[in-house]
Amino acid sequence: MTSTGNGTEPAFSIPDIPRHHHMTIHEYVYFRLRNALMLGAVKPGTSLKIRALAAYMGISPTPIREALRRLSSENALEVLGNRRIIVPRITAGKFEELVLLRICLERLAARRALPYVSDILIRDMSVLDDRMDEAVARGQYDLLTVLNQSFHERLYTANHHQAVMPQIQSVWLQLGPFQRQLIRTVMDTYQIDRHKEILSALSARDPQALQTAIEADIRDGIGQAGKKVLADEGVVVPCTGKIS
Amino acid sequence: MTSTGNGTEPAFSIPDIPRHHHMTIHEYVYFRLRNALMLGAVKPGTSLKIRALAAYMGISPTPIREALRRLSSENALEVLGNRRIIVPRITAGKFEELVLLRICLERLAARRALPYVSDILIRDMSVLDDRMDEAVARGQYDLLTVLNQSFHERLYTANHHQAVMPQIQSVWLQLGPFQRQLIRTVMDTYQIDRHKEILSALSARDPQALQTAIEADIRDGIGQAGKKVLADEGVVVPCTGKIS
DNA sequence: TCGCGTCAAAAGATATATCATTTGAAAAAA
DNA sequence: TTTTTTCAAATGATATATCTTTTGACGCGA
Repeated sequence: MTSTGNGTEPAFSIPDIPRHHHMTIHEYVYFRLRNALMLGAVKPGTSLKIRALAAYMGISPTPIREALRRLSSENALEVLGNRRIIVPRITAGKFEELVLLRICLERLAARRALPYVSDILIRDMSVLDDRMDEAVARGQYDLLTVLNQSFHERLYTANHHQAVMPQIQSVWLQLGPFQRQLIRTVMDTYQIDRHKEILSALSARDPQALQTAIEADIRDGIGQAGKKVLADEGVVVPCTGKIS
Repeated sequence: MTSTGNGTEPAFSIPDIPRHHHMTIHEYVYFRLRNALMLGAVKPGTSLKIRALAAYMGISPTPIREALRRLSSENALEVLGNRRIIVPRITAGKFEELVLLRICLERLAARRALPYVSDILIRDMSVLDDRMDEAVARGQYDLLTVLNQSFHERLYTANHHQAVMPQIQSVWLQLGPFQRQLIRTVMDTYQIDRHKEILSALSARDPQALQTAIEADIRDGIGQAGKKVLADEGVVVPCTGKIS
């Protein structure tokens, strides 16, 4: 029996991830929760209890707390006034801000990466793009999300001096809870074509075209569909409202 | 005697801050360390030992660890491969990236805040600006830094939907270790005039002028002087180099 | 019925104990 | 002398125990 006897099983499931041997438990928990949030596997508003998670994962509360703190610092989780930690609910206004933030940051990252772009890098990105096509064909939504992020990250990290990537990751994380809902809307429409545009701009080493393509990719992707989903779900909670 | 008998007194001093009663110990430690980093009170490369800090502050290691983790997540501290935590050293390349990041983020924040700007807000900012003049006159460097950040933050947070502020704070933190060195160079030259330009643009509700003024403020401030200081100190460590 | 105070359970925060890894110096070997 | 090995101390990581705050149900009185 794995039950600890208190009968408080969590009302959620958090996809497991492979644990590399050099990882500390805290890191494992961090990446596991991060992955779940990024893929939108945990519903906004869900309360994350330290003891419950510890029991759920079969470890002590300490590493759980550290992982939660870390994610809170990245604004991937929200700490309420009563010290409870929840998966953030989002407002339409905040969503728009996050999309603009993505555009702002990723345009910069792309622009600064361009001088470091090599043909090999472009080829790698093409491969990722092809794998995305496969993922679409097979309906592997989560894989598609991961590949899409890899595609972008590969570009931005070409610049080894860059300090933007962590910030971008933070924004991705904050948009994560909507990923799963959005990806279905987006899938068979834009995304892919925009990636072709990005690759063209890279080949041409054209900064302006690159930034335009990045922005279009973001707008057409999560931007457009985001508004739709948010409207559908009536997520227009006032910012200052107390989150029960 | 406050000595714990092991004789390992930390090789640094961390300015104390007032502790509000509703603060948890972990929060207190977090804000205290954050403040120290922001003001450049801890030298880059300094190793932060959990037990040493705990003894230094007279508390248990647990809240220290959490605060360190949190700061690491915000890239305000660096976790080495051997699990040691240090105040990051910076490279000239990374410094430049951070300045560009500041410009990118703060231009966006200012632009998005403008529609929410009221006359009262402008007056508040003017007051802060005046207090900066006083701080300059009295040579209160740290206060000047704090006031300068308040000045900017007051503007950016006028937009209650904004999601940028945490990101900006993170960049400020990463630039923090240089604050103390830079502020002296900057003090009696640009900064103040640029603030007047910002206030003018706000009064005129002119988005373009505002963004230009913000960018100029950043460039003239930490940007210019930054290059100088970094060059003086010969901080041109290769990015991939092992630290310590 | 509707607050309102009481109190025990739940959940977070902190301290302490213990385990695991890393470091660095001393001893052994080349 | 130089390199390698060994091992204890230092330090980080995790588990456990204990303290504090918050929650929510229950009973009481208006």
